[in-house]
Amino acid sequence: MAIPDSTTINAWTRLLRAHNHALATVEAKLKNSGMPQLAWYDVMLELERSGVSGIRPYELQAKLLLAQYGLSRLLNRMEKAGYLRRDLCIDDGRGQLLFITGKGKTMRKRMWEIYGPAIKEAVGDNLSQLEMIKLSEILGKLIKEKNAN
Amino acid sequence: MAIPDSTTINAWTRLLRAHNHALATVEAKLKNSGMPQLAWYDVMLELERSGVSGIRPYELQAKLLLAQYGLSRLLNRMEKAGYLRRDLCIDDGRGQLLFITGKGKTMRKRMWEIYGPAIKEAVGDNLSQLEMIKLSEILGKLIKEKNAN
DNA sequence: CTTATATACATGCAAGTGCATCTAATCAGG
DNA sequence: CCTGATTAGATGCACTTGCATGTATATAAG
Repeated sequence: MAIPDSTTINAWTRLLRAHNHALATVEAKLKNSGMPQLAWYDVMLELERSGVSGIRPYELQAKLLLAQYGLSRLLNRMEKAGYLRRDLCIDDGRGQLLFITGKGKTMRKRMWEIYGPAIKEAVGDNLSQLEMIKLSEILGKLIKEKNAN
Repeated sequence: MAIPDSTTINAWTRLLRAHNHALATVEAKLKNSGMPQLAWYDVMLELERSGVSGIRPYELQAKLLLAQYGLSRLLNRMEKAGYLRRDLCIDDGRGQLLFITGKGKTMRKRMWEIYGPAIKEAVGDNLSQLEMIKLSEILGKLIKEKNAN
């Protein structure tokens, strides 16, 4: 039944803890600034990237590894908040196209002003360039799904 | 405002993705086996470690980095499931002492039979010993709170 | 001893999430 | 075309979580 050795267990627990700690810190800073969660940022970033051609929810779902129903409702909230616009999809009557609004762009920028420094504090300030490169390299091997990203 | 450089951003996104991917895989395996979530495992492990002397919820909370109200209700569910026992605390009338039950011990073992191999698959099988050691070392620098753990 | 403050844990309520299922549109065969 | 299978997205329901606050005990200060 292939039990992991202590080196593996150690790497695993460190991964959980480091992630928890870093993420909690970053999310807390956003919240303290009265801003939405990271998931909202991720969505808005993808929407901005897809620009005028828009993006379909199912594509977003794949990119962000979200549950279908979770995304559906996240989009509801974000639309209600005025950060995105849902349009009918010409090609596919079942689908829709998503676009970021001006308000959404503004919010994403405001979030980045908090998010960026928070990342730096949580990661960049604690590691050397070499360490970060090594870290990225190793973590990359844990990501099975080969994303261009 | 100290924006992070691309190396930092890269390390950050890899950390999020690797963690997401690995954790989702592991949790999915537990769920497919009809078992509780990882949080339950963590609690039961701590309860086992604290043995006959028991452990206070607030200590558990600190160890596992859980929200106070979250833990309170998690303990409710676990107690209802028969995995732990709550006893009055002699020293402190506000508090309580937690103990794992036989049923809890059995479940923790059963979970480990899934959890262990899942960790190995998610981490151990993808990295060399040296990489895991390096990973642990680097991630350790991201964990501010100095736990003995 | 009394009063103020802090700590341990619980809980009402609103919001978010997971699961299963639904509707509607597309696609694949005939 | 028509029919069955598949895919995009929404949603009812039960459960979980977050926030604020509540209750009770402990600790500190006078």
